[in-house]
Amino acid sequence: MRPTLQDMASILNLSKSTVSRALAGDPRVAEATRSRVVALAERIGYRPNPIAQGLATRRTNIIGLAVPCAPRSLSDPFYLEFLGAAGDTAMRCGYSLLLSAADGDGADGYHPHMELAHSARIDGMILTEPKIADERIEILRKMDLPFVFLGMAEDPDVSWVSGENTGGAAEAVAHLIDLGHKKIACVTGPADQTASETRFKGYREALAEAGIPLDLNIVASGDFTQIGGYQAMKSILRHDSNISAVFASNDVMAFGVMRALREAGLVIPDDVSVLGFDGIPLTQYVDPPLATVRQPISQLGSTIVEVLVEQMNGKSLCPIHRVLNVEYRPAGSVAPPCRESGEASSRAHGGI
Amino acid sequence: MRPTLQDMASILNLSKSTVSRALAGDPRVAEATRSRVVALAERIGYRPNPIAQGLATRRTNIIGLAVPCAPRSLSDPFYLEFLGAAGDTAMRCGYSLLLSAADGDGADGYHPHMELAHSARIDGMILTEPKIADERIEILRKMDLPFVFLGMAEDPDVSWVSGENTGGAAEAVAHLIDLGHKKIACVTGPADQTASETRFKGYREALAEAGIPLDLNIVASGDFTQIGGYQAMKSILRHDSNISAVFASNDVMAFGVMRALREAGLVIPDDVSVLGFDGIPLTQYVDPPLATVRQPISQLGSTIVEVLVEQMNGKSLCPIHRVLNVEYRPAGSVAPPCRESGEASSRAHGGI
DNA sequence: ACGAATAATGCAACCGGTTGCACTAATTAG
DNA sequence: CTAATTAGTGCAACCGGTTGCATTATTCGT
Repeated sequence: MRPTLQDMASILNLSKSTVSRALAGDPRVAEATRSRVVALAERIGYRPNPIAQGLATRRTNIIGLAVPCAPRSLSDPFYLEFLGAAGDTAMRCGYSLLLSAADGDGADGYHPHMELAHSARIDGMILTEPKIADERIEILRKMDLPFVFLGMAEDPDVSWVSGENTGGAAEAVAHLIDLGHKKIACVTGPADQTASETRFKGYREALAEAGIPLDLNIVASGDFTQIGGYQAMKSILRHDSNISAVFASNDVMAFGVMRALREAGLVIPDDVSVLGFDGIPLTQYVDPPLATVRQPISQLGSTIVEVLVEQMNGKSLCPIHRVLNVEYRPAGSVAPPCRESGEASSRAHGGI
Repeated sequence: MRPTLQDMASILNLSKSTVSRALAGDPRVAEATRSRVVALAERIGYRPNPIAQGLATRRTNIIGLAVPCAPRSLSDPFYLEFLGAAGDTAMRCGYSLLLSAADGDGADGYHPHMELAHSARIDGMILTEPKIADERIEILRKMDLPFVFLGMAEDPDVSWVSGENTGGAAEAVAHLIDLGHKKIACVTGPADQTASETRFKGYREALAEAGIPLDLNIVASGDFTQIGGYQAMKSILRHDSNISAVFASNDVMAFGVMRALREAGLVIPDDVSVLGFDGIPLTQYVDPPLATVRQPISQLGSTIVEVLVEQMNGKSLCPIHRVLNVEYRPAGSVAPPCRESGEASSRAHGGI
């Protein structure tokens, strides 16, 4: 049986309280006593039971992490890297990550992640994929559990950490325009997520800046998965195959886009340039390497934990918003439009 | 304040014990009483405090998950998918996943994951990347915490779940041989991991079967990361660029291998065929698509949780070993050797 | 030298559940 | 009709810590 505080107390002829205080570094216990306690703890390998501590202090030192729901789920490398960094930082701050992986996207009013929130097992929560009008906010607020979103939330009173979506997207799309592209398709994320909206906004701004009218025929929405990107691209090609570039709202969808283009007989970047968003490591390994807007993924993970910890400790009353810089990274998947748009080659494969 | 058991008891003029039993479905409480209790719980939104339950029952309904340590960390999509499935199944079994992300690989005798194990916060543990002589086994056994490895462990008394590494690798490499390849390089994982060993064994078996002698000059070990695969391939090419195929022990390293080959001016699969292992989704999206041995990743995740749950409940005394079938999946990255091995093209770039 | 301030420790009540055992009332057997 | 069951509930002791307050032993000021 693992030793308890009481065991220690008995051995040392002290009371539980004194032992507890000695271990906690309470200045009221004599230095001599403390060292005896610490020495014994060391010797018999005493470690406080976090469950008991949790019950007494009402703090668990656990952070809940709501991972994205299906279909995106955890299949996006972006989240792995994010999760790794978050876990690392959490540990450094003395917390562990408890994850809530669950099906159901709350469309039915039932939010699986809220189960975790209600459990009284966590001190705070990290949420991903904020929706435009996210019902979870109200629920969380009611039980005053500190929480932080990964991605911008509309409600000004909630804390969040996000990459510079709009600016990053605008910069990248502007680069396409500078190269001479005029007909740039866009594969967005689900309409109800703020990340989709903000990146799409960057796309629109860049077009507007250049005086190019927005053409909704070459805009389609995916679900941030490869399949989703693939299907969205297919659908765009069905309407109008005369495009010279595509901006996908995340890298994973861009991979799907590349596949769809190839199946249509188009060569990247000769016929069509492709641009992603996120900067996951694999963008450098596909052929051609995918131009993308690199988010500081690990830093997003660390920062979000730090912000949450701040909220939990400081009882910081005001919400914290942190925007991290992103960096446009050109690569082989982007090139100037060669022929007068893809007309020729698209016609060559028109029979498909 | 959230309602407690005592609150419920006071309202209903019952004792805590009766309320507790009613909620737990103890047959000793009268049906009428039970429904009153349940109705009230429903009405005021009572939910038992899992921390208190944990203290009383010594069960937390939490499974610890030791994610791979740096450098591999969580950057491998394989783990994301695995994690998603494990989390899902855990939830279905009434458990949550607590993850231990930590640096340090135990080389210094300090195993970060064991911190979690010692914490008394978890009922069981899932471990990844078993080492050939894994010190963690002894530690875990001492505190008799149920645990299961993802990947074969040598000790016959520990439970594990794994894909059919040796057979899968052998089948895939045999396919290369059937196509006419004779000089097949191998990029293995870290030497101290069983997964590396078992896959490498499959490679050796296939060679032996075909009467091809093992040439250690074209074998190098990586660390299961892209960079690692890239460097390993570089180093092989420095020794001997006259190979016609490469087997990488996982897909992520295979991506690094592909990059190294390209930088050496070699075309895949014309000059060199490349073969991976794991079957992560991205293999289908790179160009050319990567031939690989598909592991049932999600199923590995579910199965490992199920096995662990079994161990935790049934107190199943005997260890459980489960091997899941893998499936060789040919793809564009593999083709018959065209020219008499890559001699020509390698010479063309000999100056590098 | 004596009362007051200070230092060190102990007592006991929590935190919110679970559970063995005792207890009362109602039912059944003989 | 009484004794033995059985059904339904309550008491109180846990689980292993934390913490406000009381208590005792020291040291200090004057």
